[in-house]
Amino acid sequence: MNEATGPEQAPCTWPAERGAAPPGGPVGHLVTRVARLHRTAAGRALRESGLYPGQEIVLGHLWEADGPVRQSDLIKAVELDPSTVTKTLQRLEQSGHVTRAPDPADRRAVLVEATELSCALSRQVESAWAGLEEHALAGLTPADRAELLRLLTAVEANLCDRAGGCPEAE
Amino acid sequence: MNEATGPEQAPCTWPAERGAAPPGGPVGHLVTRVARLHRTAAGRALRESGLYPGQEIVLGHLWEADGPVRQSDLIKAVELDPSTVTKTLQRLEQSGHVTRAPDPADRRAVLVEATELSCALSRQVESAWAGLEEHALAGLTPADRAELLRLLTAVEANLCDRAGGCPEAE
DNA sequence: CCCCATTGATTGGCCGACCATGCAATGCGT
DNA sequence: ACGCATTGCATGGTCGGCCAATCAATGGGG
Repeated sequence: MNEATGPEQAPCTWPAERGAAPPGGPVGHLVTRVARLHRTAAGRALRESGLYPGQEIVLGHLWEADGPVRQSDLIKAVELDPSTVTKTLQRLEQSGHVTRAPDPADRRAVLVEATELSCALSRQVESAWAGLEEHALAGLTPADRAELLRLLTAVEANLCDRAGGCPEAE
Repeated sequence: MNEATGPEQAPCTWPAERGAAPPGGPVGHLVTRVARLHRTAAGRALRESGLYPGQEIVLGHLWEADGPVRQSDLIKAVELDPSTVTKTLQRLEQSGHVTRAPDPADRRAVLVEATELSCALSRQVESAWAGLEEHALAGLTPADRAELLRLLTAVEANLCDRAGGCPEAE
């Protein structure tokens, strides 16, 4: 077998100075965890509409800008990796929620548009989303919610400039 | 009105009563976005240690409970899907960060242990995490951070009881 | 006019997460 | 002692994300 370095155990033998800090920075894990829970909950809610979590964001943008949208604009709007958007759109097209056509004015561009089928879902999705939001924020006062928004926005901004690939438009 | 897969037609023709609410509830998307940014940043930070985001959480638990851990306990601790943990551990084992052995006391159980290789990484990972945490929370006062923690915890609790699969002791 | 950098999008590969399913070992109840 | 529910993990499949590399079209500079 592998005796790697030690016969058995004697794992880490910590500096032993710690003990208070649980596992890693709390906020990082927490936000990850909350996001996961939220996504799962969204998945359940969207399931009844035949959608998967992640697709609502794309569809949401298409619903808003009601009309054909250049895929590149969509990518900038949702701030996701281009390949992610491509795949999502392929799925959405396959499930009939979206149509895609080449842009006659620029043959490498693709124009995306929400179908009526997806529009029928829009109210359902919206209400599901609102319900989820309400549930997630239950028990929080309006002031709490504003605070949460403010703090998360601040964190977002902080993380953004590290990644360097954020809106940071104007 | 149902030309379904019609030519190009008018897309959604919203009730037009909206207009203020951007796309969906703000907090949901925000938290998703923050989590994504955080994960990406963590990925960059961990890359230098040869780890992928998600693995640090598992390793963190193994480092803490220094010694063999039953996989089922690990699963409860990280609160992830068993299959996710299995796959993560397989990767970690393959990369030499973890060893797995059947539990002699219960032959269906698996005992997991961090290797010394991973221990060498622990400080690196820890400091990377701390740095990331600090960066994410830059500009926030201690009071802000406490608030953020409190609010996120509340949201977590709210989402938990919807999913129904949370700790919620009994 | 032609070459080349830029932009737009796709492909392939990888990992993390979930669900549903399957299977082996355990342990409880009768 | 036997049978059956439970527990513990693994597999297969799907989706969402990222990165790296690729191809097609555009457009600017020489």
